[in-house]
Amino acid sequence: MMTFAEQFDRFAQLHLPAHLGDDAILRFRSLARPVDAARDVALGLDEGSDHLVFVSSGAIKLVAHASAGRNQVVAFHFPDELVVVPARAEHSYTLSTLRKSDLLVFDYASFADLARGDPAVLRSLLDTARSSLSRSREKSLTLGRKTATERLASFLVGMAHRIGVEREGLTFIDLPMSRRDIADSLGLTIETVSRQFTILRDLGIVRTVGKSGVQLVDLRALEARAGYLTEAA
Amino acid sequence: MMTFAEQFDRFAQLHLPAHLGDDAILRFRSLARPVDAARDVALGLDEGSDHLVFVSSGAIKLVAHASAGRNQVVAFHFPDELVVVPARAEHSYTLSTLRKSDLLVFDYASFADLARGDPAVLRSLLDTARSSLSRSREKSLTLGRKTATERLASFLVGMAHRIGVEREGLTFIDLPMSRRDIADSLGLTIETVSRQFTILRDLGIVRTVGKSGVQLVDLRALEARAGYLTEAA
DNA sequence: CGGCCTATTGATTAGCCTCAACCCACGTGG
DNA sequence: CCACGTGGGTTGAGGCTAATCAATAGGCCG
Repeated sequence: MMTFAEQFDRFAQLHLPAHLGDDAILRFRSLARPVDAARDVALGLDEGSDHLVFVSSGAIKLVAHASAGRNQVVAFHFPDELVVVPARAEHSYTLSTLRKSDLLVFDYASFADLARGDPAVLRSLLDTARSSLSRSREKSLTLGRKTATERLASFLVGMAHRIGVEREGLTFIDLPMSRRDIADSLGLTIETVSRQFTILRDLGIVRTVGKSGVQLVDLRALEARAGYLTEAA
Repeated sequence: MMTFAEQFDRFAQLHLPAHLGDDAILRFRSLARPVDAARDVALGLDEGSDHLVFVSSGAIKLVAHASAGRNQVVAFHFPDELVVVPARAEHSYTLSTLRKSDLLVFDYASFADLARGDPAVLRSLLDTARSSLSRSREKSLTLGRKTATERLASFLVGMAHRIGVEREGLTFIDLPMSRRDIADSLGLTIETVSRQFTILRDLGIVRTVGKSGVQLVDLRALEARAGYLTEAA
């Protein structure tokens, strides 16, 4: 549990330019609504407008909903990251916590209006949007054209970059999301995800530790199975 | 074939703020590189840096490449739209024309640097990125969780909004892309796309006219088959 | 009118999903 | 301290959707 001051300072340090005056910072600060949510909670955001959410601690998922109860995890986000949460469109979106999290919630329109006074803030927001766009496009390729094994391999490589830690020379990942979340992110079922874990484990490429731990024994082999384009065009 | 002046004026009108001074406009103008490409041409963009591409006329596709020659169409774009084309990352991207097109190509970094002087330009860029992000997230849901029929129905509804024209009270679409492009956009094969067209045709929901024409006879029925979430959460 | 490329249709196969049972880690309470 | 219960995860058998392989039809160009 972080204090609001700690959270906002961290946010300002990462997403607001250093040169910003005290009064400008205070205005942004007044827009921030702190949300301290337990594990596995859906945030009740107003679906009528866009939001910006800063992850101070914990981990979250952004989920899109289709008919018949089908869900697609559109993005996972981790501490220090800023997320653009869209209003309801053809489909509706839900933001949920994967574990106990401290968040700062902004109304997008207000934030953007305030940012109009400083190009650097907009530039930073634009960078956030662009990196989300890149990840989303990568996900399209994964969902549209990759096999189940490739999807899990791509997922693990991505998570290794984002939340992996070095341990005894190997990368270790403590996955905050359940098999269901992984399945909903990769467009598969939990059974298929489980089977792919078994395959990678039997090949000696990864080792699983409990329910959430994954040790990447052979990162090269994992990348080779991720379906990346190897040669230059 | 549009002149450079016509193209840039159109671009400026849509994506640059009205209040911009003449000298600032000239600086943006000096960054624009006109490209007049025939049908089905891959633009040779430097893969080492990001680009912005404005579509003056024609139609284009942004394609992501995986191993084994598998392609995923990540986005289609039409006249008056601005596209963010990323540098090579885990996968490489290609921008290709669907038909004869007039384009303006900008180096992203130069453009963004110049935009630093005017928040309104950045705001406009941010809006562009956000709408691309929204469409990409919708695509993730389609690719991850929808059946073949739902994918084609969603695709047709989307195209109706973007390039459909009213004709005799019905929406008519002249699709600039081939069945292969549609398949690569929906994560299916051309045969499956073709079969889904046959199904929708036999149901009396759409009528096909030649290879590229589609008449939406029953838009409601099409939307009902698109897998949208109907009730509010 | 002829040739070519794209689209459609058909038969079979493969990969993932569905349904079902079992296992295991963890938390609880006797 | 251990028996039990619970929920997530794994494993197995069979079915179904879309892919693959193959052949035909049809629009569009010269």
